[in-house]
Parts: sequence; structure tokens; C-alpha cells
Amino acid sequence: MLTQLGADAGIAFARALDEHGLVPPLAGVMRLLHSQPGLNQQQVADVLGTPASRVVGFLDDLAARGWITRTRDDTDRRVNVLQLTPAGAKAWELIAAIAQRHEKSFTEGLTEAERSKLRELLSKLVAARGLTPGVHPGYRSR
Amino acid sequence: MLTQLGADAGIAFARALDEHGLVPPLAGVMRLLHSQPGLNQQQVADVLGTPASRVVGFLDDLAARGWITRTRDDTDRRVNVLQLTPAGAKAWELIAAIAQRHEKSFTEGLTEAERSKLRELLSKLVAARGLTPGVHPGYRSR
DNA sequence: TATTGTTATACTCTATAACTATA
DNA sequence: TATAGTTATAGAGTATAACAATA
Repeated sequence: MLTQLGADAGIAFARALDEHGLVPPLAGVMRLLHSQPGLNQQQVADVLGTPASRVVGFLDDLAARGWITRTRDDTDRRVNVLQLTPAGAKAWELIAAIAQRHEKSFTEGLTEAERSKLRELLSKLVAARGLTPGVHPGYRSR
Repeated sequence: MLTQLGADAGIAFARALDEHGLVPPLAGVMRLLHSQPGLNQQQVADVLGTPASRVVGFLDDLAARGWITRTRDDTDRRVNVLQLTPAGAKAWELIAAIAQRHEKSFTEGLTEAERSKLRELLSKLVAARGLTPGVHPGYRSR
């Protein structure tokens, strides 16, 4: 049921994002860049557990939208330092709002007490499984 | 967290299946053919919500393993009636055992009471979302 | 030599549409 | 004409490996 509901929730979230021209992987990268500004591309790849070559594509997309900047690090000119632009910060707020609305609507069938109990149990599992909060396993290389 | 854990559970289950040369989509089809013997291919496609052309590939694979038979229906010779072979029934028992072991190991971090509470909450969500029990949304066409 | 970011390429999965055989 | 099953094909997403610039 967990797998089934997780996939269903993912599809519903993707649909909500799609209305705004977005897709889940980009939303995840935006979340990371918002919560940890100043990462470089290699670090993003490490946190997400995804190949660096895949990160390039995500960042190309976000940069084309004007949501991030890639700045050459002066002390090590191989490195790109990543930052959200003001437009990017704005975009993140929209994504966060979509996520919140999605969570609420997905759990409509539960009472508030049940919702909070579910959150508690899932938190326990996330911790027990050693998952990084907010990082979807779908980024992981096989 | 639901999406995250669902994906993680799916990956863990895939890994467990892989040790026996299996993949999740085939396990799901086996489950369906076991619980509803005598379906035809179109009906399988309908239940799973997947294109009939995709079902063909799954069944080709299962037939090559000797786990299912496709029998032409006498009253309508366009139709293939699907059945598990004895080897297929045996294979299903293995898959069910893997699934059970997987569920247990995935929820190791919870007490028995928490596990049953989680089951209860997830059941509610499955019902509220109108999901077909045992059918992974990943089969669904976009 | 090693590392960061990038590009090229090949592979898997999937949906769509065309096809056949039956009805 | 319509339907069940099949095949062909094209697109998306991904990983791997090769590459250029810098350390």
C-alpha cells in the first residue's frame, strides 16, 4: 500500500506541478537549492544521489527559466556555485504552496488526528530507512 | 514522505525480486492472474489501466518462463484466456513470500501496534483515493 | 593525476498508431 | 464496422563513458 499510495501521490503532485509548467525533479532541486544556498553541482549530485551529468540538465532548465545562477568560484575555477535568483525564490514559494495544497488534498479522507498520526509513523520510517528528508529516492542511481 | 517512502519501498521490493530474476511489473501481473484466473488480455489491460500493447510484452515474458498459458476462446476466437500453469502457481507462492518478507523488513523500525495502525491509515487512504487494491498506479497510462 | 562540469551515446520503458484476425 | 491481440516506432528519462578545463 505504501508503494501504491506513494506512486499515486507522486502522480497527483506531478499533475499539480504540470499546471504551472513544472515537473517533480525540478521541484526537488529547487527545494534543495532553497534550503542549502551556495552548493556546487557536485554537491547537489551527492545529496540527491544522482549522476553529475543528470544535474547538468536540471540546472540548464532552471537557468533557462532565470531561477538560478551558476557562478564560477574564484578560489577553484572548476566549481560552479549555485544560487536562487529573486525570480527563483519567488518560484520556490509557488512550489511550496503547491506542495502544501497537494498534501492537504491528498489526505482529505483522514481526520486531523489521523493525519498527524500518519505523519508521525512515516517520520519514524523515514528515519529508520536512513532517507534524507525531502530527497526523493528516484534521483538515486541504480 | 509518502512519495519518498513509497519509492524507497518499491526499490527495496525490486531488489528482493531481482535476486530471483524478477521485476515488479511482472510480479503485479502474476498477482492479478492468480487472484482472477481466466481473464483475457484486454481485461488485464483494463484492470491495470495500461495499454493492451504493454500487456503483450508482460505475458510474452511470463509465457516464456512457462508460468502462464494463453488459450484461444472457442466461442470468440479473438480472445486469449489466461491461466497460471502449475509452475506459475509455484512462482506466485515465491513472489508472495518475497512480498511478505519485504513488508516485514521494511517496517522493522515500528512496533506491532504501530504497524497495524499504519496499515489502517493507509487502507483508508487507498479507499479514499479510489485505488484498486494491489494494482500499482505505475501501470496507468498518462 | 584527480576533479568539476559537460557532452555523446546507448539503453530501458512506455505510449501511440498501424496491422491481423476474427466477429 | 468494431474488437482482441500484435507489431512497429518514436519519445522520454536515465546511466555510462569520454572529454575539456582546472587543480
